[in-house]
Amino acid sequence: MKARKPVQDRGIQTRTAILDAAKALFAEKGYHGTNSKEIAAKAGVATGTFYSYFDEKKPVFFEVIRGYYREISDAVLADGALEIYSLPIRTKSDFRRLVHELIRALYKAHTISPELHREITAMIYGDPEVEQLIREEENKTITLVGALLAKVSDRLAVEDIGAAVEVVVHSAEEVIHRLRMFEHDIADERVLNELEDMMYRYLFVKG
Amino acid sequence: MKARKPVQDRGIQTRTAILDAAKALFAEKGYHGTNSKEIAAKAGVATGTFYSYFDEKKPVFFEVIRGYYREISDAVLADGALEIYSLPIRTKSDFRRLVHELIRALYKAHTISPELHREITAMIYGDPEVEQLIREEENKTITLVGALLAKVSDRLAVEDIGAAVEVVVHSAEEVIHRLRMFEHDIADERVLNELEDMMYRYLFVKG
Amino acid sequence: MKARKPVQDRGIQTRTAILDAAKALFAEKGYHGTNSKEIAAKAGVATGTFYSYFDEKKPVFFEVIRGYYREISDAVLADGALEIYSLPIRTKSDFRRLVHELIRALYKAHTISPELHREITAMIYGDPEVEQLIREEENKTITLVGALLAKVSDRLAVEDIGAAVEVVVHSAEEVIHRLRMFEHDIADERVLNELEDMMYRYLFVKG
Amino acid sequence: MKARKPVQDRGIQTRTAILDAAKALFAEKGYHGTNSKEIAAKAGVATGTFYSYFDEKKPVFFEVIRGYYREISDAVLADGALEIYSLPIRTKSDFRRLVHELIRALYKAHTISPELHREITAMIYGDPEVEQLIREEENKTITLVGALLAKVSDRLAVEDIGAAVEVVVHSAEEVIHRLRMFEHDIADERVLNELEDMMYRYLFVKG
DNA sequence: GATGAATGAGGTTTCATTCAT
DNA sequence: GATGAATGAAACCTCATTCAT
Repeated sequence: MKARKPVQDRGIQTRTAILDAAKALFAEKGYHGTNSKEIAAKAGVATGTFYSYFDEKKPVFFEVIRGYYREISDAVLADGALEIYSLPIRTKSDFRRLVHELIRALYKAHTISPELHREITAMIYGDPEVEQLIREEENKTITLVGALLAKVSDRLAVEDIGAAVEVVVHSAEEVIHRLRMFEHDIADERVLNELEDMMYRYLFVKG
Repeated sequence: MKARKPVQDRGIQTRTAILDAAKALFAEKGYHGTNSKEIAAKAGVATGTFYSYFDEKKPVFFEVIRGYYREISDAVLADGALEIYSLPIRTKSDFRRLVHELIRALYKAHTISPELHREITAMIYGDPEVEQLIREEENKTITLVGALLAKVSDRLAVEDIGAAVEVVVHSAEEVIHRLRMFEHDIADERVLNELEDMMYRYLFVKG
Repeated sequence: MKARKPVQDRGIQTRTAILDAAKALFAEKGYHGTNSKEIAAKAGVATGTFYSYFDEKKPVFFEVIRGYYREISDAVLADGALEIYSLPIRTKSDFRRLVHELIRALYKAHTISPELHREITAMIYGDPEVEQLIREEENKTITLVGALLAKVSDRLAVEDIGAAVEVVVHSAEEVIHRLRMFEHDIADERVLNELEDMMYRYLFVKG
Repeated sequence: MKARKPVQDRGIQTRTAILDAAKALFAEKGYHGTNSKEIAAKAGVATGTFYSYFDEKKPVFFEVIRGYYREISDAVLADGALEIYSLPIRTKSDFRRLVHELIRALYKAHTISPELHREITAMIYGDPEVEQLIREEENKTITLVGALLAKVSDRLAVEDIGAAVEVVVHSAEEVIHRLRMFEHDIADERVLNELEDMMYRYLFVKG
């Protein structure tokens, strides 16, 4: 049976309920640790209902992934980054602020669900479709940051902007994710400061 | 029945065969995608034999993890890093070389099995024991790099060495891992160069 | 996944079918000789269905035990014992009749399934929960017989009624169970007569 | 490979060690709960050695059963019963003493291993060979007690001695076994006294 | 003869998915 | 459309027994 596309309000609510339940369970117990019956139960619907909204478990995960990246992206942009992006950047301290704000925004955005984040990145392999999907989402970030750097390219200390974006984005993502995800002795603030220093010097200080 | 500790030669060989098979399969198909029967088959033994050497699938994974980190560590050290570590570092170009060599050594070490690496890091969650184990292994790296930086602390541009080590290690690991792991348009060399620049400027160029 | 509590009619029927099948198989081949797949097959359901109604094999056995004792108890009571219990007992031959009727009722009740009976008593050990459950059911009998004897305590030849009940109940149970259970040369009637004599003299004839 | 019949001392010791280990484990964990590897381990030999002394697990159990009945029988006879059996029995109190001594001897004998006893009786079904073996051993008791009663037949209150023996032996066995086997509130002594009363009145007091 | 490693059939259990109501 | 019961393939694991050394 093909998955239903709900048009009525009730149907849309059910679909959302399933996605929310799935999101929570994936975050808590992982994709493999969660089964469709549980998702249905948590969503307050029958197993069969689950399958009338989704063909399989996987597409549910896809949607959750998409939703997650949308949330992160919205959060970063909403959090002043967009504003910065549109303001003129001239002075040295403007650059510093740019880096600072972006890192803080990303850090803030990662409150959303570090558990889900790890589950998503963990699943990047194992299924080519999942990889494809995640790469696409990541590329949006890469493109965004690339555009941002392009805007200030005359002041950049780096030459290979394409490669630089990769380095910068994945480094920042990883360091911040780990702060959110794990217990650690060093205060987050200290690590964020160092990360900021690293980014700033790399991008704007000629060595 | 408790896992067997082989005493005869044959037993030791079998145990190794099982671990090798498991390692290959985990790398290829992931932990969840691999089952004990397959491992046994690939190792050329019966299912029961698998279970007389290991209580469950998990401890096999543990051993594989340990072995992997040992390999990586051996490779990095063997690959000149150790040598650098023991040589005097004075001039600007010495620092540059230090960073360069370490990054290249790490890159080289990641040939070993990027697939296994991702599977290991993916499994860092879901099982507290796995997390514990991996954290321990990671800490060895952190400590090593920390010691290295301490040696040149008077020339370091960073102040908070503890936080800096975290930032540096995880950034480098992540960027390199991605190079090994994914298809991408940008040549590895370009990314490695940028990574090197970033590290160098951060650590040794006051901004 | 937790055992299902059926709500629909169909589910209740399935549950009953599983219990019936299990009961028959436990009686025929013993608890250890019966496996879940067989139970499911005999009940006409898939293996998975079995496990959606019961978490394990053991709880099925529990239910079968409970059902068995209920049947026995119902049979004994229905079979005139209850009536006797409520009638006045005065003369010597009343006492004789009391003993006679109870023993015959018990004998009759043991038609139900001597095989299951032995399997149940055999399983009294090995699992504390099973023991607990069986002891509880046995105590109901002890209590019932104790009450019966208490009613005629002034005519009883025994003094320690508490101990007497234990002796009487377990002796009768065992002798009758063996009649039902095993091939033997001596006719059941002869053994029952002797059992009756033993009980009667013990309880009502001062020696 | 056919089971070995050891002739040398060492072989006999090994065989005994295996049987002792098996006996202890069967008593502790039941026949089904014990596996050959464990038996071998507890006996301090290799698995293979176990199988060079016994073809299968079952014959080990057979031997254990035989040994157990021999022990019980020896204990009862050694414990004065034999003496009574050979002494003249005339007076009322002689009969009383006869019953008393036999019951106490049986009670004493059941110290040996109530756990093994239950495991043996539990296994009476499930395997025809086991049943056969146990019945034979039980019949020895029946015959012995039958002979005893025959000796005093002129003073017996029962007429059907054959049936009486069955009733008496199984009742006593069961009641005593339960005393040994289970926790209970009533003191053993009280139950034994009642059992004695029951037996005495039944056998020697005309009602 | 003893050792302990190896076997593999068979049991238990799980869960994504389908289907009858 | 919704429900929850049913499916069965496939995973996990055990252990009586055989076999190579």
